[in-house]
Amino acid sequence: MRFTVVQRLAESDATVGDLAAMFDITVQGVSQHLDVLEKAGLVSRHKEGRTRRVRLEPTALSEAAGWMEARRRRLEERYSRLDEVLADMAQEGDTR
Amino acid sequence: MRFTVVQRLAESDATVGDLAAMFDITVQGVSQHLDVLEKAGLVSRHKEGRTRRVRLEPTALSEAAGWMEARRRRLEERYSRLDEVLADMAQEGDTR
DNA sequence: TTGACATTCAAGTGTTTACTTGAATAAATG
DNA sequence: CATTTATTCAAGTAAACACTTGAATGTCAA
Repeated sequence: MRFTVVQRLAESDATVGDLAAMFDITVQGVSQHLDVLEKAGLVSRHKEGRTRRVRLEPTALSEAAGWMEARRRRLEERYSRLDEVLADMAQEGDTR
Repeated sequence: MRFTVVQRLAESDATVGDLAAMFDITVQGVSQHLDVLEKAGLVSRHKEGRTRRVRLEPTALSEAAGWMEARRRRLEERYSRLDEVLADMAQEGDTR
């Protein structure tokens, strides 16, 4: 659910009411989800007349993506080396 | 918790027992977490003698990072345009 | 000011989650 | 073969979560 809200906000900003209608839950429910997303720094709420514009924060997304990307690279490197070692071991096993 | 397991696996592979000791929960608990991570395609388990090597799957991480990165770029672009528009509006407001 | 609308605050509820203990399975080791 | 070690399967429980309804707050518009 929370993830789906993020997906939707990635399309464009929305109001609490928009999100509630879209996901077919009460506005109170949406507001509660936004509380935790906001605490996590993923979204921000801006008063705008009597509605509130909910926006996804690019920086938070950026940090998460960065973390994952860095780890992915390390893993790929590591496993490509591991594969070499295993290949060597297999060969030794064959010839002995 | 699940995220922390992923973090730990990003360091190096581990056995179920390793993880249990490290996080101070029962091996059963770890095994259950691994069930869901495996279903989600984030880790894989390989029988190795009587232990099992748990490995983080680079490809899954890669996909998630890719999704985030793409969205982040779109958001930044969008908001930089929005900022320009708002700056223009502010100027008009001043001079009028 | 009054009414309508958008949102949040507060409190309650059923479902899901993150564990636990106890028993079963499967491989190494004496 | 019997024992030990690593893990999974099964079932139970307390805490967290994703909602809900009802009431309060704040803003626009007649």
